[in-house]
Amino acid sequence: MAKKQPRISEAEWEAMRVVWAQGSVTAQQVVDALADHGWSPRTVKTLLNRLKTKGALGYEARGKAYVYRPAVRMEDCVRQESQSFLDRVFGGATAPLLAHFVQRAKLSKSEIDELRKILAEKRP
Amino acid sequence: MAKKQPRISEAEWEAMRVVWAQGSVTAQQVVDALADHGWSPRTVKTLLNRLKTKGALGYEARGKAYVYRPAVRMEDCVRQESQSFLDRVFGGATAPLLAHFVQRAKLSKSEIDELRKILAEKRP
DNA sequence: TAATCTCGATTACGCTTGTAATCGTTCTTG
DNA sequence: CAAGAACGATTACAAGCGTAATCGAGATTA
Repeated sequence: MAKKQPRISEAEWEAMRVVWAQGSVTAQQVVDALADHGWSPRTVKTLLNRLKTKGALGYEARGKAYVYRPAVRMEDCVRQESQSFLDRVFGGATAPLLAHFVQRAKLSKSEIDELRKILAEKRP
Repeated sequence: MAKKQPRISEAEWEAMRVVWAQGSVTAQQVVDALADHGWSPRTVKTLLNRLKTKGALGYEARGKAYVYRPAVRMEDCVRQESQSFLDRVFGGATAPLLAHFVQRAKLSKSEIDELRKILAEKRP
């Protein structure tokens, strides 16, 4: 069973996405990956520390530094956040949500085709 | 140009959705509409008050009570929240977001048809 | 008229978040 | 060895949030 996901804040998501993408990283690597965010390295360390405390990140010492790795699955967090967003902003109605994003998105031909295929196989 | 939207919190969204749905409401009506949320009427009043202070709600006195009405457009708020969600959870990539929701959603036949139609007209 | 009820306004309070700075310790380097 | 660099841990601190309770003023009712 899916254990309860810790609550990941907006800024923390940025850090988590780096860790999920890389699998296992030092704080420095996360700092580098987020260099364009204008955050102080201190700030990034704080985020990592909080995520560790929340149980969203595991870690092991390597020398004086830590190597962090995800302790929660991205898929689970995405699902949880998506559900929350769906309920909050669209009152739980998926169809309007989809219409909203499809209309606003800039999609490539292959993405459109891919979605058509998914929809074609979709059963009520 | 769209003026800057106030930031609407999770709990506040519930109240806003009531006001958007009804157009113009008393606090009591909002309390009633949210009766199933297990919130104290005090709590709902606080939310309305904060929304008023934030400029998300307008109001006029009717007798001793207020009649509230939206001061921001739902569409604008939805767009803003959607963008934020898209960036945060899907790194800005709409296609995976759509795939996620299409796969998880329970959609009626007519909803599926509607989406097919939107997609059919979608140009890259 | 006095007590009560009801509104919105104000205040409360602990937790989370964004955004760091400081501390203590260890590693490096002069 | 002494001074500085680099880590994570701890502390800071104001805003925002969830969740109400209290206050003061007017309306109602006994």
